[in-house]
Amino acid sequence: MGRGKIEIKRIENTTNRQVTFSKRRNGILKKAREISVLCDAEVSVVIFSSAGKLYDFYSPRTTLPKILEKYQTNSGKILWDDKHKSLSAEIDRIKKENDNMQIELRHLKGEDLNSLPPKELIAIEEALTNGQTNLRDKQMEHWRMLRRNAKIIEDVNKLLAFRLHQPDVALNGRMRDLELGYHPEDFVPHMLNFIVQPSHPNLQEEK
Amino acid sequence: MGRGKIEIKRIENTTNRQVTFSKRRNGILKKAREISVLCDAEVSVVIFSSAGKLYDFYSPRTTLPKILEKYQTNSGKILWDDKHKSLSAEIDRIKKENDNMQIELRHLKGEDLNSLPPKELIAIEEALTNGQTNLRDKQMEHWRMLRRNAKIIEDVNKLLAFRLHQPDVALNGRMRDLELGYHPEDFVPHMLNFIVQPSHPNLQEEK
DNA sequence: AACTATTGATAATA
DNA sequence: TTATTATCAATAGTT
Repeated sequence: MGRGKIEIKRIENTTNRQVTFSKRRNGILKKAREISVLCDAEVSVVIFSSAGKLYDFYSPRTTLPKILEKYQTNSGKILWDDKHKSLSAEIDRIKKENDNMQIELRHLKGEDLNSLPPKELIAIEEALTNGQTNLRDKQMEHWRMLRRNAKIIEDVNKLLAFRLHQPDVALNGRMRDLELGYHPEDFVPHMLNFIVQPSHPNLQEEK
Repeated sequence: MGRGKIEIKRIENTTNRQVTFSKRRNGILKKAREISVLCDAEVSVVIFSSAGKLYDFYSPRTTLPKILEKYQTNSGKILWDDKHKSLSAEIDRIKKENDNMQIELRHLKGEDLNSLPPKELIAIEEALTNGQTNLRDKQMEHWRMLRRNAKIIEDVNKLLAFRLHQPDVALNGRMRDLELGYHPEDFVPHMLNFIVQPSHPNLQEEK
């Protein structure tokens, strides 16, 4: 259908090829639209030019995912499955990990112990004892810190009282001793901040 | 292009519609093949008849998943994403759950306690104490069971010794007292099974 | 991007 | 469905 028939093989002349592509692409898309209207068919056409540019047509109420879905059920072929599969595999893996932790947690809380052999019970007991040991160490540390901060606050207050009469650089040095990273407000809410921030707003950065 | 032009709208006559579908479908698939060869284009055509039958064409080395992939990168649109998205969401959810359990576990084991406020420490301590209480209950139960079984075995042995002289139905009744669901072999490996199984192979079902 | 001679597709028909 | 064929539509080569 043109001035002379052509062989169906790659058009070597680049310009010709591009022109022909443009013409025929429009033709196909038009025909796709026509058959979808005339014959009530569901149609999807996707064309990439050799340069990689995309042209497509979908009949109304059709999307590529829908076509895919339908294609899959119709053809029985499995598509886009690699990613899907790997995701599913990851879910399985994580779920398993999850279950194991769930069990371990319950055991440590003293639940679901009935089915365990005595050997396991002993292991759990050891874990609990270890946990308590570590915890108590940490709590002791907290207490030491608390007492230290209380002491420092006391000193600061004394110095502040004293300061009413004579300014003193010793105050600054003492202030820096406070371990601010330790969140003393848990024990002495806001009181300390109230004292230090107005005169030393950048002290926080030295933690 | 036929004996009279037609309007592009649904063909109401079913037979005509089917015939036209058949002809035009072939036409489109042929043209799809032609443009892919002539112009070195990547083409995918999927057509479902109104009856739901599938017809398709893919240019060589093209598959629907590949077209999809390419379509996605080219159009920026996100496809096949409903399933993918829900899977990803589930992964995120499970991972979060996982992380939380991980943290709880570490805390119960006395690790990573530094950043916790004292209130949390107390909660953990309570959990550990609870766990130990439950565990000790369970272990006590084990011990009671063990001693009971030991006692029963002793009785059985006495009866067996006695049986050499006179058969006795009391043996059966005593045997049923054994709590086999408890896996006594952890304490008295195989010995008990060796005694009971030959003469009462279905005793297991009474647990 | 237009034009147009030709080929190709297909609607009506059998 | 398949085949035929009169027509219309698409397009190859040209401007």
